[in-house]
Amino acid sequence: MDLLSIVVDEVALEGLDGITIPTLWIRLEDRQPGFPLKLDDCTKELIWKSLVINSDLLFYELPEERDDVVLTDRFKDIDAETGIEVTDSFTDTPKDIYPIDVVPENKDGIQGSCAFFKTRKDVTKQVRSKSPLTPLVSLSEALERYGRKLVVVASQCLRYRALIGSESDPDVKLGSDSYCVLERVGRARWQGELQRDLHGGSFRVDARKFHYFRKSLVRYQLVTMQSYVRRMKTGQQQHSILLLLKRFHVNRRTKYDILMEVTSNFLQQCPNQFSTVIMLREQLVVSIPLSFCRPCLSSLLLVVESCLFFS
DNA sequence: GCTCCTCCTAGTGAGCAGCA
DNA sequence: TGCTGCTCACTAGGAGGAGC
Repeated sequence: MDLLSIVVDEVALEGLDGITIPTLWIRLEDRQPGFPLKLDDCTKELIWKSLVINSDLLFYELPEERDDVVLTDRFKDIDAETGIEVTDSFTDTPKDIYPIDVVPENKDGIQGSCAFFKTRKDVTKQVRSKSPLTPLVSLSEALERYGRKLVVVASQCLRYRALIGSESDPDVKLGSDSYCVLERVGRARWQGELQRDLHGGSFRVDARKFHYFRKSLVRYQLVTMQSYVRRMKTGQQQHSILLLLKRFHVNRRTKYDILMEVTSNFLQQCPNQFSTVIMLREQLVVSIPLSFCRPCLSSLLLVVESCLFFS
């Protein structure tokens, strides 16, 4: 992906809400793999010019300034031995600068979530001349005039393509709610979104209803799912599903993978790979960290017992 | 300290209603 | 009649308390 395509990709991934210029710099600095240029004033001006002359991008002025995006790394607090997130940092959830407000179906085929869809003002004509496409304001002038009210929004086609990837069928039709889920997952990039956070937080819908929203995304293989366990401040474990765009999918070991690995390693060391359930239970209790709960071990033993029985 | 039971949360398959 | 949108009943897993 070339330099300017990377910038457009970041704009498109931010969804129908669009991206403010300061947030764009944050996204580019955090991009994986890294943005190839140092983001100095010269580079920023170059990027601004490329955005302005791109006819697939539009510029809007929001009725109020939007805070910068705050990036978090949900995987930094994952216990490597258990695969469980062991932080309490998520109890102080940062303010959601992209509240869910699903845009209803419309004749223009615009899909996504945008709280200011009807109230934001199209200022593209103030930013660039129509023919030829040239900037009417420099980056510093734009920031001075609009500040954090200015957002860049990619066309529906660009946004959809950024979400579904190059190999998926662009003719796939998603419902408004399902599209917003996909948009939200895409905005999370490599971090992904927890299903529990989406239905309980952003979307405020019943888990059963959210399952229906997700159904079409799974059917068309637009998202991947991984088991995810988080230990809350209270010590309670919260099980959920981590949703990622296919392009951002990374294989991570779940706690069940780790349990099975320990079991497998133990059986490999036994004569004829055979062990009694009692011995296996004793071994697991010794090998597995305390942060695993007993019922979890019991579940695993049930699986192993079944395997031994049927073999 | 262990087991059993109950309650709660999260997720899913089946089936129903409405509509083209 | 088949598809879509939605709800309901159910399962799974974990926490916590009671009883031994």
